[in-house]
Amino acid sequence: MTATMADVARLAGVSKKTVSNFFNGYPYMTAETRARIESAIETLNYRVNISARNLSSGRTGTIALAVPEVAHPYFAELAQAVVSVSQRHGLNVVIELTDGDHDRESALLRGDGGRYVDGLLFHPIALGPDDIESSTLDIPVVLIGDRVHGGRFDYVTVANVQGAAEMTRYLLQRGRRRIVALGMEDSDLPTAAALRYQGYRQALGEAGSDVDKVLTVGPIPWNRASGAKAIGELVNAGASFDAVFGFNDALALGAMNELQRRGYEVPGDLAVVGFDDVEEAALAFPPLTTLNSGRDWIAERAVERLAERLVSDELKPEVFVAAHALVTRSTA
Amino acid sequence: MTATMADVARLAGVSKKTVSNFFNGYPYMTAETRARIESAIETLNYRVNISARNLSSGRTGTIALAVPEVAHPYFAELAQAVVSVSQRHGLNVVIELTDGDHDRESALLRGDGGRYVDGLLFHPIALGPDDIESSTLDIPVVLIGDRVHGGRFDYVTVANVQGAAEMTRYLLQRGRRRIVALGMEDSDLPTAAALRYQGYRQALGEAGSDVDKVLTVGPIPWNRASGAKAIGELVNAGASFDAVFGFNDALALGAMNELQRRGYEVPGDLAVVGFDDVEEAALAFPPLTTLNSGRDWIAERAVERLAERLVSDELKPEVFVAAHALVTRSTA
DNA sequence: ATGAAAGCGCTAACAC
DNA sequence: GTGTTAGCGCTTTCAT
Repeated sequence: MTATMADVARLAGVSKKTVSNFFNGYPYMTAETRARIESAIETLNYRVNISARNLSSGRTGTIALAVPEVAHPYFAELAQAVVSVSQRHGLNVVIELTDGDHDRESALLRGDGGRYVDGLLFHPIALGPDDIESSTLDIPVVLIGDRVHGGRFDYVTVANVQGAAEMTRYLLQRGRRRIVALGMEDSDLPTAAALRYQGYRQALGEAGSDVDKVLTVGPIPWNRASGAKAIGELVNAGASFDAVFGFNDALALGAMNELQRRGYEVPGDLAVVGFDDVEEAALAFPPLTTLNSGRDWIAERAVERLAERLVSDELKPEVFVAAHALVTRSTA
Repeated sequence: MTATMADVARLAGVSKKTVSNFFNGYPYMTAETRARIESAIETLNYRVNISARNLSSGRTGTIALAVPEVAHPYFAELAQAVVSVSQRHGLNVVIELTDGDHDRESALLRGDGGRYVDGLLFHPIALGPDDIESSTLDIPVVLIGDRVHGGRFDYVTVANVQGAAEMTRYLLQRGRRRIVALGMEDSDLPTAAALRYQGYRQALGEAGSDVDKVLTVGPIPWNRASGAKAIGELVNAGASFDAVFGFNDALALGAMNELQRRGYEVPGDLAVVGFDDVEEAALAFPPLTTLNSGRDWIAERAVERLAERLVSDELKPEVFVAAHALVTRSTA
């Protein structure tokens, strides 16, 4: 019942190939032919069947973006950038939600859903390097994320250690001495939490300060609610501190919110800083000092790298590290 | 070079059909056969070619979600809910960004990209009822949004007029008399802006108050920056008011931020309320009083309705209006 | 600048 | 429970 290319060809009095040429922008065609085809398409209300094209051409024109969630501001802004760049490259993007779940992340690298995209942009958070190396997926994959990895896959990543060190140094320069590391993780795995914590320790070390374990707390997940909760508990426990370094903006914003609620002045009584520079950081009250971790560049680089891999399989794996920049606003 | 189902069948010593059965969860199969197939899949590292399945079955198992942008908290949370519900229904979601652009929204309803999804979930903001009625798309479409429309398509929508009236009444009850309508649009088109403004006027009318045009401003786009800017200009112009009703949370939050920056106390000097109840409303300082407009229900209802339409084409167009609820927090 | 024929890898209908 | 046969609607190659 739905019209096919053959129907269009018949009505226009040309061959299927010519209609196909029309849709694929093949330039050599008489205006006459073109007009007949256009009119046939119009009267039949014809649309190219992309499934047929995909089977025939061996490509889908679609990539998957796999993230833990998309409601989180960081991932929402990442997804926006990814989809937007992809559209410019003529690629569709399907969103896969992993929920940060180990099994769902593994399933992606096993290609459990079947072969339905040309490539995968993947921001894992539950998988370790070994899980990742053991992938059996046979389409191009570009990893995005906080971790520096550098195995069989391309990796587009944040300068976690340097960024966190820079932010910590900034606080130290401003005279802050007792800095809460909110979101830390003491692990050898290259997670964002561990790497940012490493940068924090490094900067303290340079300054000749010791890490006070009382001030290092690791709320999970990294959202406002857990930031608020963790800092509240720290205050309740009687900890003394003069700055809070949230390992992402949500943690920092949640903490700031809770501290204000308890009557502290920011930055008068306490400095609060974040990491990532999501949009809401600029619009908080007061506007949050944070670190731009290069999210848009990451999205663009990752899509472009994947697009290159779609075309060539000669590429050696590379690690791309985004530039970062301190964004000083009002909270420190 | 990539293995096909025929290769698997050959290696397992069964027919293609049996392998197909395996992948489609057909239950009647000896454990023996199943094991042979599994082992063949393993050794060949075989993945189902979804393009071939799609062509053959006439379905893609994918729907498109078309929104102006996905970085905006409202749409990010909507997308999260849509993708999550869709996954439960075994559907993939590709995100289409329209940027609120009239041409790009029209293109979607013309099916310009070809037939690549089974259905479309569409949140238009630039199209009028006429544009929408003139769609030539021949796949199921479910419209989402602020506007109550009710034409050839299903519509899942927010109770704009009632919600805005309820919020305005609430402010009046709390003794606020000069309420800024931030985001209003004086139009006959059923836009969110016009409908919420209509609710605002209605509540004022019930209370015997007149609308003071000075207090109705319509910043665009509906984000924090324009909310901040608009309220700043109002203050600069010397307007006197005791409450701000932001027609979405971003406007309200931006306005609150700007007012705090200028030294006003919220809610002491001024009440501020929003609309939508995005996550950040709860986490602002102070937490924003707003109206839950039923976003998650909308996502769920829309996906389910689309899923129903994928199966049956006997359905008459319906309008589904989400329940709303006042969420009283600290700002009014 | 356009046509003819083959085939992409699967599912569907029906047979056994 | 499993096999056989036909396509699904395009793109591709090669010809003209």
